Amino acid sequence: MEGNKRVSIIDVAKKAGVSIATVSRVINRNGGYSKETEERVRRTIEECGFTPNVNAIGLRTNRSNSIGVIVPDITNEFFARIIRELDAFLLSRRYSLLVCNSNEDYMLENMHIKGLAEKHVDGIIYISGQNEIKKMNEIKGLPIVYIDRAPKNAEVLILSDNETGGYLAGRELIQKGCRRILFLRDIRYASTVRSRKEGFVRALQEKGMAFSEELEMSCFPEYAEARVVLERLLKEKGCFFDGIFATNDMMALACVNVLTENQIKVPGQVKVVGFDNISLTQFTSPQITTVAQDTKELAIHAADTILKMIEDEEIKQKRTIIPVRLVVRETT
Amino acid sequence: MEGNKRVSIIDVAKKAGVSIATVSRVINRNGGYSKETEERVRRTIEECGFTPNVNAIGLRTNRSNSIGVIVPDITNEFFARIIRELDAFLLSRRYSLLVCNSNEDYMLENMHIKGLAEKHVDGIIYISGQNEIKKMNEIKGLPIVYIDRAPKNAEVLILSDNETGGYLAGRELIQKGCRRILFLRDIRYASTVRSRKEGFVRALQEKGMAFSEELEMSCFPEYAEARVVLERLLKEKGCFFDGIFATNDMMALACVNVLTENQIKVPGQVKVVGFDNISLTQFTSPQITTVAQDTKELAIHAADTILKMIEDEEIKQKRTIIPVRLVVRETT
DNA sequence: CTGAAAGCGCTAACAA
DNA sequence: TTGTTAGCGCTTTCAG
Repeated sequence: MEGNKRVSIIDVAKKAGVSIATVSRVINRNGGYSKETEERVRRTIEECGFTPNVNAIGLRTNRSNSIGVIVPDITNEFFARIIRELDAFLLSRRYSLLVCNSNEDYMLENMHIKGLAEKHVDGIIYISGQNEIKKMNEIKGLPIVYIDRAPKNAEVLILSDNETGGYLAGRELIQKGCRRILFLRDIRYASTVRSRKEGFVRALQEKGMAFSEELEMSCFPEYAEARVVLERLLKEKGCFFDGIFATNDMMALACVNVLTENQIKVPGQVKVVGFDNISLTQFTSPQITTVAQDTKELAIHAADTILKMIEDEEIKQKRTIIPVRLVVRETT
Repeated sequence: MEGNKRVSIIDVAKKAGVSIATVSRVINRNGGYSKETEERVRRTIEECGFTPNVNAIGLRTNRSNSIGVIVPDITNEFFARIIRELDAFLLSRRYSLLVCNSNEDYMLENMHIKGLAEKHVDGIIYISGQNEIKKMNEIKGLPIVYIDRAPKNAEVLILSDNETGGYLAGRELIQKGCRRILFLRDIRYASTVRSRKEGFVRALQEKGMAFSEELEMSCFPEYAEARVVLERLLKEKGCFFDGIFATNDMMALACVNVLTENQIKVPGQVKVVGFDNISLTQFTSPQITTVAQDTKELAIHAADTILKMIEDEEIKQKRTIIPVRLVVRETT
């Protein structure tokens, strides 16, 4: 804690023998200075170890060079990957990330939004969350980009091609010989899940197969819940199906494990496809066939879009769909 | 974008018919105002939807109410859990988190540190990273708390009781009948891993068992790498051991899978213990016995400590050790 | 108990 | 090409 005082633009100006305006100009590359002056100022900045005070800049310009990210659960690998990519991309643009974990909790989310507004973030990237966003006073006029889930009143949206994902999953199962495919979905039935079902049904119809209600099951999208559902189904009705499409990988894994424990061979008797391609799917045996969402692309598009909105560029593409791909492994 | 201008303390003061100083006082609960004045000001603040401008506050007070967190890989559940807890705890103290993913990359890490310094964070929580931190100019005087790994020149440190963790793992294996236990460790041999080994060896010695070099293997701590190492070992020397202690869960899982694929029964012939208690360990079959680190405690201590340092309180406990516990599941 | 006013570090309009 | 200067919104002395 010695010589605590930070060096300011004034110190630099004095030391370089110019005015603070000039220093400011070269920092911001605004032009209007000679080559020599620039050289001298830059050297001085270097020597003093000067770094601009973002609070002062923010106060003046109403900008903070930071972006808020709200995510339901950072512990979920899918979301964590998006954050990692956002972080990498935005660092290169000299932005930083204020990360907020909403825990899917409405109150927490609102507190975080307030906090972000107070912190004067330049924009918010909303990774999933509620199905309807209440536009709070605090964030009126603040650029917001939604990823993944699509709240009703969202304006700018980046999502995976869930419909095609469902289709690919269905087609894979059918091609590998399945005729009665169970559809195990997130009980909350968000727009993403609905799209996956649509694609899945399309694949069925393409082969003249009908989708029947009794083949659809739902549960809270977690390992333990999915286990319970499948165990009960097996006990009550036996193994009357030969394929399962689960709307996420944790549920798919639960199915594989329950099946195996019940001496039902995977993929011999029943084939399974998941969704998300979390790394876990490679570490199980058998490894799980799944639909991969392109988290990197999702993140980069979101970051790019929010930056454009911050610069007041017009966003012509309000809704971007990122392609998915099928990753065939050992459960099909 | 209508009526864009944010309401400031001046607006509130005018509307409440007091001076800005008074408004400031009640906001900060600094005392020196009557009950009535306070009441009136509070109501006005409410009515206007006033939120203080943190940039202005930061400029005045040299505080930002934000804390930087540097983490090697947010995609790793162990780190993600810590961030989640930090976020929850710090939100309640009106701090926000600037999250930086270092990717274990030296250059990236330094860029992030610079960014954090410019952003005027009030402190930095350093979750692991290099083994030696170069104190950069930018962060002199900035409170830093290290979690998990212990760089040489770290002053304040929060870590898990890795020694006991290793001991518990060893004892569990021995109690369940193991006599030749393989020690599979992270090849980088950080201080955490060294402690785990020490505890493990202590458990051995307690039972009069010796630790022999040929029982120690190392690799980059990932699923695929661990697989390769164990597969080769099995091919070259056969299954000459009856237990494995792996220094993280991914390696433990790799062992279980390789063993199973080679018709070696787990836990029948070989028992396995991992480290970290990531959620994956419950989703495999057999479920993996492991040593749980208390991420919540780790996070809360770190947050609490950094807050104290920010308040210039003296930190008497420079080095805090958080207890671990053994979670017995199906591989032992 | 309350108010006036200085000033934190910076940008941008205006002058020169 | 460069300098001067008025604030941005807030906290905090100092006076009253």
